[in-house]
Amino acid sequence: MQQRSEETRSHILQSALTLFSRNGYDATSVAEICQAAGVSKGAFYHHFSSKQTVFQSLLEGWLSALNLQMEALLNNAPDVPAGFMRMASMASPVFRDAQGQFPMFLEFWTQSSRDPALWETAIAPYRHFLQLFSDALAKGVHQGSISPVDPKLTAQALMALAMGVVLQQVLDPQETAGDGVAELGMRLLFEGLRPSQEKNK
Amino acid sequence: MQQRSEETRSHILQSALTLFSRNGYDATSVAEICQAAGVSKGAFYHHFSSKQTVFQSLLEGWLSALNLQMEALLNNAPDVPAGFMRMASMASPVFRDAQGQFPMFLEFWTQSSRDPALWETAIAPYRHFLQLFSDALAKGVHQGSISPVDPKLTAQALMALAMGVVLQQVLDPQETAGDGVAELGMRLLFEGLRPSQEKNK
DNA sequence: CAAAACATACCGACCGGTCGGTTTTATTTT
DNA sequence: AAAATAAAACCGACCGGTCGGTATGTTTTG
Repeated sequence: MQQRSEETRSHILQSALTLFSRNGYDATSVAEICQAAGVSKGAFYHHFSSKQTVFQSLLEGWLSALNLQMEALLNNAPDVPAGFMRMASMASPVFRDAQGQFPMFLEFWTQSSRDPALWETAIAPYRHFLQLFSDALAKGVHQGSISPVDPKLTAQALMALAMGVVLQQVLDPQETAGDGVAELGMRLLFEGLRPSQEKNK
Repeated sequence: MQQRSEETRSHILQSALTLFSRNGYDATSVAEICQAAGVSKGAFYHHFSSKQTVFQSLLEGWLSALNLQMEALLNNAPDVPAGFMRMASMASPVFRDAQGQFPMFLEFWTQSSRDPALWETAIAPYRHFLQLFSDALAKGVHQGSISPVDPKLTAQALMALAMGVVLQQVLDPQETAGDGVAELGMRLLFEGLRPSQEKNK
């Protein structure tokens, strides 16, 4: 039965997530993780080759889950702008969900910008999202629900808004009306992207 | 003559900035900073009470400089939207300037979200910026150059866009056309904020 | 019984910060 | 102007403690 093994592994992951989120990557020791998981150091290094590997696993899980949600959201919407607006209104539950773990992923990004190995795992999903956005925008332009803009550049602007909202939520949660900002920003952006019907300048 | 003292202090600050930017806060030891600055540990702790204090000084300098620029930019523009657009077009030189030190400030934000002392120094300027934006927007609404929106919320959206652009620049500099994104985002946002003249729905 | 899973003790490196002492600079006294 | 003194600046060895990772042994599982 390898069930026990999997449980151990997931306990480690779970504890690491909690501690990384609360105290940060560097400030969290392997020993702490083990203690919180009720597991010995031997078990830890049996399942993961290093502390960084745990970090990486956590990130991959998070990103792939997020990716699934996004893709579904964009594909099931009646039109492209509506799809993005739904994404924005998802911000609120996502924030509630992810609560304190954003600082951790911020930290991850920071580290990624310096460690090539980490960068690979971080940049791929990022570019994937960008592509996703870009494709959706291109589709919107094609369908006429969006004015003819450069999809790639516009996707970057959208992405910037999204990441900025996350950053705000991390930095100043109490002052920031997380969902409101996301929705307003999206609405404004798509107002600007609305195809001009009466006056086209 | 306290000139020598000031030189030492500035050497420490300079070296710390370089090393923090390149390797991160935690990965940079006080000994390294001292070596790079050509200064002993004693001198270091004569000028700064802790490693964190150095970090804090660096941040304060950066933020106050940024603040001055922003305020000037907003106040000297012909109208409010133009002011923000100028801010956006400043993105490019700012990025060139700040080169590799964004990761460091990202890290700073991350740490701030956990350490109350750091948080204080980080949150005050942030909220100040927010207020700056909010005031400018309110002025724009009053002058009629901006449609009647909630200035505070809109300021947050603007800020989110700005921070997001920075984040992108940190994460994926080569793929990101930094200035282009900032300008496009701003333009779209203000397109959405344009007072509707012919059709007010 | 073999292999996987797990436990424990331990190592070497490192790090932030301290401390006692020395040198440089500024001020006062002679 | 020179000597004396005080104070600021600086040095670098060192300490207590931590941490990631390993080596080796024990238990569990198939």
